[in-house]
Amino acid sequence: MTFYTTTPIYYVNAQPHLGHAYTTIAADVLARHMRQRGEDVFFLTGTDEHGEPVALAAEAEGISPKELADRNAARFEALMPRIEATNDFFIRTSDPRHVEAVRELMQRIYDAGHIYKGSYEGLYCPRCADFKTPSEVGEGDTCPVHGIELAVEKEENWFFRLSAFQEDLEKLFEDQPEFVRPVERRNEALSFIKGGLRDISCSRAGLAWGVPVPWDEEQVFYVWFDALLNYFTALSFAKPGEDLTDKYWPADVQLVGKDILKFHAVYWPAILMAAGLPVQKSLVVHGYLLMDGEKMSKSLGNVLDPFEVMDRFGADALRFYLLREVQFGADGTVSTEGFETRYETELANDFGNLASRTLAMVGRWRDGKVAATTLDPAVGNDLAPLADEVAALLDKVEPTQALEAIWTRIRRLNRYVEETAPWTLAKDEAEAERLDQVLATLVEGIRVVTIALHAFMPVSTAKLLDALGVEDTSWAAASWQAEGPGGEVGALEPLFPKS
RNA sequence: GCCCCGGUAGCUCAGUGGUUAGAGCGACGGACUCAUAAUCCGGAGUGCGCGGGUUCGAAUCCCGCCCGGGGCACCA
Repeated sequence: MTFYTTTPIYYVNAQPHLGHAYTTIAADVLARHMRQRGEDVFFLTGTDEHGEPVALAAEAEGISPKELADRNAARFEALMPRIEATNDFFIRTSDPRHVEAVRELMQRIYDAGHIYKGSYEGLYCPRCADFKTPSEVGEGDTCPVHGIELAVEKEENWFFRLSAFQEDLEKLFEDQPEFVRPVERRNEALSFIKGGLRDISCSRAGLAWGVPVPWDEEQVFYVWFDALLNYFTALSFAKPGEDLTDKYWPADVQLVGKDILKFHAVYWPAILMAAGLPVQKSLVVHGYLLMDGEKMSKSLGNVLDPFEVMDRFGADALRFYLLREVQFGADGTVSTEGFETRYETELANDFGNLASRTLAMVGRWRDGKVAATTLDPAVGNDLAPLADEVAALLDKVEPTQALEAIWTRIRRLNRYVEETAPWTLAKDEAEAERLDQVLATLVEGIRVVTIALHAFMPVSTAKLLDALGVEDTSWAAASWQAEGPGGEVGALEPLFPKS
């Protein structure tokens, strides 16, 4: 089976921040997990580079839009290895291959009769060379960028017949109740559709930084059309010499933040329908990361800096924290205090220390050898369902619940240590076999939770698995007693050191 | 104004008809010593926003209200 997942492509007019890391990390966890399960995975991310804001920013700096895009795209591309993202390709919409593919697809939609010439009327800024939406316009009908007064202008441009897809979209949402998740976002998109769809303009005149309309080279496509199509076009050129489109399209899970719901839940499926292509299988919408209950913003100075966190604690800790702390799909609060608490209590104390104490005991009393003995069913009963539970939760894109399921088991293992008190068993020769069993059970328990955690925290789990002498990180190996009993474990530095 | 989601222990949240409503964090008391002064146990702490209703029985269903957040189109 194949599994294709995407993040939004990030607009190059901004610096990479926590929000970008968040979506990408979630997608990466899915991608890594599905690879563990043996799926043929394709994971796409990239940058959105066309449009007026980039053109304006470049102009302000006295460089070309392409130069600006090159510089800023590099920052996003550099983010990926930093957060341990294993994207299979990084698409840039300024890529000529993408541009060409967009032209072909839009031509197809045009030929099918879904695009017509119309006129757009609105407040126009001649300096921006673009229309302003009511929400963008400043006081007294002024341009928020240039501060000049705006006049109502008409522009001839091309319109996409969105209204023609009203019924098909409603049917899509009815036939596939889980097309958009979580349910409140589905409702929101559906009510938007049911409210009556109007056609939208899909081209802009007077803007050069974009994909030229093939049948009207004076115009470029509205940047959202160009951007949305990336999920499809990338497949045609991501792998040199091979077109992956048929293999991976339609995408299985497209992840987006709630701010771009409408584009992905309404426009994008309609565009695909217009092009005669299958619609993506699902759209999963996450919320905002808030700090002090407010949306993060640099001006408020309340940003949890992902780079600072990673410098001090590593990418794994950031990945864990974001997915653990905030119920995926809902808005949630993040903070440096919250991070430190999770890091110390859950990563260092619960998980890291469980590994340390277990390996130390095996080292001290058994010279690192794990006996090939029967495991304790008391723990086995609790750990055995874990792999299926986690897989089912990640199928539903519920990483927060998956982590909770794993942590319940980590706590179980710590409790088991107290219940059995291996240090007491170690003092009594008659309890030698029991001690073997307890230690072997603990090692197996740790192996199972660590493989389950591998997609979330690839770096630290790899260290631990190495110390455990475990090589197979496939999902099949995440089952209780998937591997034969016995083995040898090595030493381990604290996985999550406390400062 | 209309629509959607939420309002459960000090904090963050789980729980969507049925035993004395749960978890984690925090706080208090205790146990233990293998471990990154980690871990484990215990009691305490709420009767589930408010008011009605349905039901043998509701946090869980229905109605109304209050509070918070979001959406109601061409901002990426």
